Formats: sequence, C-alpha cells, structure tokens
Amino acid sequence: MSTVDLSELEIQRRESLQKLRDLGIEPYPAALFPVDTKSKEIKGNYEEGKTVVIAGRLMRNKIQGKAGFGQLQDSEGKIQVYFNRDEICPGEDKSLYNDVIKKLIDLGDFIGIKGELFKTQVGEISVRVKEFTLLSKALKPLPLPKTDAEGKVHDAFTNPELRYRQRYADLVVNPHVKEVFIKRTKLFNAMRQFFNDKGYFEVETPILQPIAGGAAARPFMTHHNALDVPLYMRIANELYLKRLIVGGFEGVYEFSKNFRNEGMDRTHNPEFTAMEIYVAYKDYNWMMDGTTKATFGEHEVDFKAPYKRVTMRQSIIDFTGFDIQGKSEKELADWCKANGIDVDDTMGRGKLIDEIFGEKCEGNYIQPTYITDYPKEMSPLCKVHRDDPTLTERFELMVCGKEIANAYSELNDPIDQRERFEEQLKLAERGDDEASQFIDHDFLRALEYGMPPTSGLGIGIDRLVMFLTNNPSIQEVLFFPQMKPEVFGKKGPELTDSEKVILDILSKEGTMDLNVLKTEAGLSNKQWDKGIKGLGKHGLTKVTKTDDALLVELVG
RNA sequence: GAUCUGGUAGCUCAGUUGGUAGAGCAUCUCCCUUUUAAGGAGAGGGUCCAGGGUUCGAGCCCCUGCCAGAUCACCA
Repeated sequence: MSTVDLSELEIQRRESLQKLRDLGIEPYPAALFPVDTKSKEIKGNYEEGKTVVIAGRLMRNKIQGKAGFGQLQDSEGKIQVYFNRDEICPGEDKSLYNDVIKKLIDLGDFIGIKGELFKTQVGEISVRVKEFTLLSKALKPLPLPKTDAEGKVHDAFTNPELRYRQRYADLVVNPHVKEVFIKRTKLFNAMRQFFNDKGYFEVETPILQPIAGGAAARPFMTHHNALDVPLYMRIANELYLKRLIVGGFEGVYEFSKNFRNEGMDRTHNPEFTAMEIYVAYKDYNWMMDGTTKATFGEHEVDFKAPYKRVTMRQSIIDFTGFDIQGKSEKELADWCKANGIDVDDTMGRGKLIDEIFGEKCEGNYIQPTYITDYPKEMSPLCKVHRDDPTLTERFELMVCGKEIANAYSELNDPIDQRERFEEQLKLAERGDDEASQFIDHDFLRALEYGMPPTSGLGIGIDRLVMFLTNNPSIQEVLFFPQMKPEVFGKKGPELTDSEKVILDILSKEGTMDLNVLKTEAGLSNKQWDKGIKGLGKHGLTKVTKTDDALLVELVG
C-alpha cells in the first residue's frame, strides 16, 4: 500500500512510528512484558500503594499540562492510569513525557505500565505510572465510542458490515459483543462438564465425507487429489456417531461444525455448530426429560421445566382444526390447496404434513415447547412409534418459533432403515430435492452388526446462543459470519478511458494549451473534467498558468 | 431469488427546489499537575460506493452494477 491510499490519521501514525524509532524506542519490541495483574483484579482487591505491572491498549489519553489520565483496556476491562511528568521523568530530560506520552503514543497502542495503586480525588482507582513501555503501535485508528455518566453510548460503532468484517475492531470497542462470545464458550464448557460428569465420551468424526448423510441439505463439494475421489463437507455427523454406538461406546457426543450450501439469512450461516449426543439403552422420552437440564440447567434462564409437550397431530388440530390422522396423501394435498398452502406433485405425505406444520403452527411456539411424534415419512432415521406405525418417536424443541433441538429414539432395525433410505431415493427421483439421493451402505452394514436401542439428540448451538443472549441474528453469535469477500486494492493505477484519451494526445506534444487539448480530446464536459482532474491526481500531468493561457504539461 | 432501506471525513451522522461539502467526537498546534462521553483557543482532514445519463451545473434527479441490513421466499 502506498502512502497515497492512507488517510491523514494513518499517515500521522506512521510518522509517529518513525519518530519513536529515531528516539531509540522500538515500537514492536520482542521481549516479554512481565504482566502480573489485570484490571479486574485491581478493582476487586484494591490495595493502596501496591505496585502492579499491567498491559493493554490505551483507550483514552487526556493530557492536562504536566500530568494526564489514560485509560488502559485489557482482556477483563479498563483501568485508569495517571501520568505525572516529574514522576516519569525525574531528571532534566522530560522527553519521555513531553514527546512520547503526550505526542507519539496514540489511542489503541499497546503499552505496559509499572506503577502504584491509588485513588483520585473523585475516588477512582488508578495506577500512578512509574515506568512506561510501548509494546505495540497501532497504525490504524479504532472507532471510538464513548459512554457517559448514565451509561449511554455515544458515537457507537454500529455499522453491521464494518462490525462483521472487522470483528477484531468490534471486539475492542464493543464490550457487549465480547460478552456474547464469552457466554457462548461458557455454554460449551457447561455442556461438556454436564456430559462428562455423566460419563459420556467426547469424540471427533470426519468432516470430509464420501457421502454427505444424516440430514437433507445441499453439501459443499470438494475433491481429494491423491485418491482422485469427490468428497463432501459434512452436513451432519449423525451416522458416524451411531457407528460408534455400534462399536460399543454407550454415550458419545460431538460439537460438530456442519456445512450446508444453502441460503444465508439471519438464522442461517453456511457453517454452523450442532451438538449431537447418542446414549445407548435410552429412548426419546428419557431424552426429553434430560434435555432441559442439558441445555439450560447450568444457566440463569427464566425457564420453568417441564416444558409443554404437544404431538404434531395435536398441534395441527390446535391451530387449524384439521386432523391429519389416517389422511391419505391426496386428502392432505387437497386440504393444503384449500387453505392457501402451495403444494406440488413432488410432495409426499411427510412433506405435506411438514408444510402444514411449518405454515400454520411452528411460528406460534414462543415459549419452549416439545413437538412430538412426527410422521414416519419425514423422519427417515427415526424409530417407528411404539403405539402407531405411521409415526416416529421423535421430538423437536421449539423456542421463539424456531427449532432448537431435535431428538429420536434412533432407528436400529437395519431392514427398516434400508427401506427408509429406498423411500427417500424414490422421493428424490420424484423431484423432492430435500430427500437423500444416496444410500450409505456402510452405515447399513454397521446397523446389521447390531446397534443397541439408542436415543440421540441434536442441538443447534448457534440458535441456542442467539436465544440465550437475546440476539436476533446468527451473525451476532459467530465471531466471523460468512460475508461476500471484500475487494482490496480495487483503486489501482489503471486509467479511465477519458484519462487515456487525454494522455494519448498529450504524449505526442509533451506540453499543450489546455483549451486546444480539450478540443482535440473531443470529450463531454463531464468526461473532460474527470479525465484532466484524474491525471493530475495520478501525478501524470501538471497544469501551469501563464499570463494568457493554461498549459498542460506531461510529467515524468 | 423478490421487495424495501442504506453506503458522505478515522467513527457516528446532517446535507434545503439541483448552485463553493457540514457537525460532534477523534486528529494536529498552543495553554492547562487528580480529570470522568464534553477544560480553553486555533487549524487540518473528502474519489459523497462504482460506472453511465440528464443538466450551464449532480452528494441530491434517471439508469446499470457492487456491498450491507431488514422483510419475504427457500432451508427436516
């Protein structure tokens, strides 16, 4: 990047950087800095006169003559630091204070401080600086929101595009954003703790899969050069965890980054995190009892378990008065048409019911609610219901109109499983692009060796975090949400057409009268104006004024 | 994919019928030794997202494109 592309503020900071080097101060020192305290500890265990060594970004630097107050931000918060010229520079040479601290240090620079704790006249806990070390210079100014006495934020850094693309800056200046991610990690830790205490085993399974199974979604495809085979990024890890249950583990779980090549919106990101757990010798009722504790038990969430439980059949009756029990595909399709739901020939019975539920019921479940007993056709990996062969032993946990968790009594009958896969294949051939197009024969082989009765649960972690942190957008709970790539260096040295035309004419003559050049160029007023100004900015031409004319001169 | 809204200084935002591009904070200079978003005085800082068009003249009007957000569609 040339200095031409830099803003005034960035140029100033680069100049400060050079001046620091000229003073013998390395702006990016290699040696460790012996930090021994953080801001939070200072405030929590205040000891008058205690010597501390702290480090962080300087986020405020209010100079008042021969003293000044700064604010140092570390990972846990902010602490005020007090610079006093004659304490920092006891001798004749006051340059460390007058030049370095007052002028060459900028907001955002990392500095290290050794000093003593004291309270100011207004009672704010502060560090009286004894020694000062520059740890890293910031060449780009951070956004600078300010918080007033009432906690109201002024000039907040709110532009979502800038915040997501430059999350590092967002995290520095928006403490509430950092909080969301701390909560996210605490949720992971709490769930791990909960499962580990119960003796379940955390595992890792393949992300690159020869068949993207376990869910219905369009996968990202890639290719392995050495084997010369196509591979898919996983859309789910379900089938691999079940293989481990076959192998003898009785409780396995995995936090699984899944990838789906579909649309993006405020609840969908191409990569997202699911937590899947499978426990042998259990059923979906057991899982329902445990889910509340597993997800919310460790957190201060205003939930009262047990949540309401509604069968899918009852849910549809509740919101439409229509009973899907025993209805044929045609009867369901006719009802949909009569009630304003778009249907087409590719839709089987399961899909039709799913449409009715999605259209008329789903959005109404704001409070946590278990929807149970899904139709067989829409749950190809789930065991048939013990009381009704047209249903499956499945539940989903709905919160705020969105699915948070999905659980089964897992299908472990290999013959039934093969038939379900074949049904999916038929639906796919019929045009249902959500139905699975491949049969995972290896998975069927595993089931043939025998899988114990098992209950499985999947939780959409991102949506759960959204819910727990009260965020309406998935982008707010992912550090780096997917964005269209930013174009850097677009404004290259290339000339516009107008500039080229003018330059061509001028290059033959070297120097020309401006009006002659304009006439010869034959450009519209606007194009002429843009072209000649552009060339001047590129430093290619120079306009000089004589007594009676303007002369354009080719430079370089 | 559709519709709507937006893109102006480092950040947050104004910008009048279309007539010399503004404010606050930040920055720079000077003064100030216990300040609390904001002490005083002065100064600098712009490819108004990009490209076309209309016009004597466009940040503003028209067209095309790019990026983002929201709503909808899609997504077990």
